[in-house]
Amino acid sequence: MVTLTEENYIKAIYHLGKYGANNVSTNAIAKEMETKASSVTDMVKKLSEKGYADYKKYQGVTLTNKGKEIAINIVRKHRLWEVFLVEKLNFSWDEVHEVAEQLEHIKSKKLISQLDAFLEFPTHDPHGDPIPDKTGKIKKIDKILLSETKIGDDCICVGVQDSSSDFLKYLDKNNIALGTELKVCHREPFDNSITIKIKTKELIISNMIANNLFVKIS
Amino acid sequence: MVTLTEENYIKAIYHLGKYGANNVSTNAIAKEMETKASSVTDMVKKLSEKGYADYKKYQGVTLTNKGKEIAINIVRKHRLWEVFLVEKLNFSWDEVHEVAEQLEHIKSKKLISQLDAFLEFPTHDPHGDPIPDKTGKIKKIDKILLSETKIGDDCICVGVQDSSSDFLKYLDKNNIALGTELKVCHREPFDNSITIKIKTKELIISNMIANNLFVKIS
DNA sequence: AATAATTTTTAGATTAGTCTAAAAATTATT
DNA sequence: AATAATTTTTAGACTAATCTAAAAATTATT
Repeated sequence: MVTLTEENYIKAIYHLGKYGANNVSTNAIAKEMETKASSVTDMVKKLSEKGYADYKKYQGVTLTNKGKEIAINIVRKHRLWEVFLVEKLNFSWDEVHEVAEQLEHIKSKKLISQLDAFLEFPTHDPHGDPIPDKTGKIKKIDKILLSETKIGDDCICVGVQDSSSDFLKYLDKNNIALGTELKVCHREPFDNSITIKIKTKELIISNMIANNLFVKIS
Repeated sequence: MVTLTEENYIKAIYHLGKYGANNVSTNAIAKEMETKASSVTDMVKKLSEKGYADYKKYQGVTLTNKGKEIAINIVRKHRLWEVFLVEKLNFSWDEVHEVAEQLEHIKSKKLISQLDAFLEFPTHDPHGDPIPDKTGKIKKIDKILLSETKIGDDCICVGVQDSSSDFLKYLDKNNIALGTELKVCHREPFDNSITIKIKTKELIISNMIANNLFVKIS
């Protein structure tokens, strides 16, 4: 049996380990989970004993295949619930996270497979992140950051890097959603702000925004 | 903050206290929750300190209004989720309970009010039990046990007393569901079994079954 | 009313998860 | 390479919830 707390640690290690193939550090986990390093040490020892992680003192942790499987399943559940909340219960994309954090821990194979079918097997969540299928396979799309585009590129908005409420509300306010088409018109050398055109309307986007918005060149 | 465990105790006290206005005994709670009496004593002390229950040593407990409010809210969530599982995710009525036991603890006002709307404000769950509204009001219907009917009564099936999987599967097998119309034809004095007619088909029902099926005289 | 049976509570221990403060190891800097 | 700074671990304590075993109170039975 995996406890709720263990699940949360496994999820944190998974997310922190996704980029950079190195081991995940104790402090990084502590920061992510808003807890103390000493608590993390205790827990990673336990995860290691239970076979969910590989851990050597002072060397950080990685997930075993068993641990990865659990992590991916939690991610799958989280993202499916987010789709449900937005598509069926009219949540906006900045409201779904904390509820999905709770729902992701519900244990029932049938629940998730039926939910998946009910939602017609979605491949991406409301923030554009891919939903792992029942076997754990994750479809990658070749997205880049808006900040990495070239002048003249025609793009389609496919995801966000940061999904904080403030950022998502900014996008809503400026009528940027997943699927929105935009053209990169100009990059200001001084501050790297970008002028984009959505339909006929021009909009200036700060570098910070452009660094958190994923697009696909179309 | 009410912990998950506290919520489960509050729910148990609520259900045990519903019939019989007396205080709920320590042992009754222990049995219901499959735990030890000593654990119950500790917890009811805590619930009492927190203002959710009234408790005097050796005298059992009752819920305060604050406790009752929490209990009713859990019941509301449990039953709404049951409707969701059956109506939207194609669960059968004997499969919903354990999943709903988990879902009932999810904390989000918006989630429940939106779910309620999505389900079009159902008044009863898949077992015929009433769903409290957002203010906690519970609509009672004048149901009686099938065992209490008179010969010749025309009834409509409106609920079950026991919702164990075995019982619900028995009903499925015999094509008895909520809304099924039936006529009471004969009562056997020896074992109190009852002959009922559904449409044109006669069926003999044991006293034990009749004691667990609620009907409304139509 | 006294004794027996049952129920309930108390006392003390245990487990999961957390914390603080100090010690140990690693990494960075001179 | 030695010292300083940082990171990580250990040791020991705390809380929530549970348990066993024994004591206390209540209820039932003679």
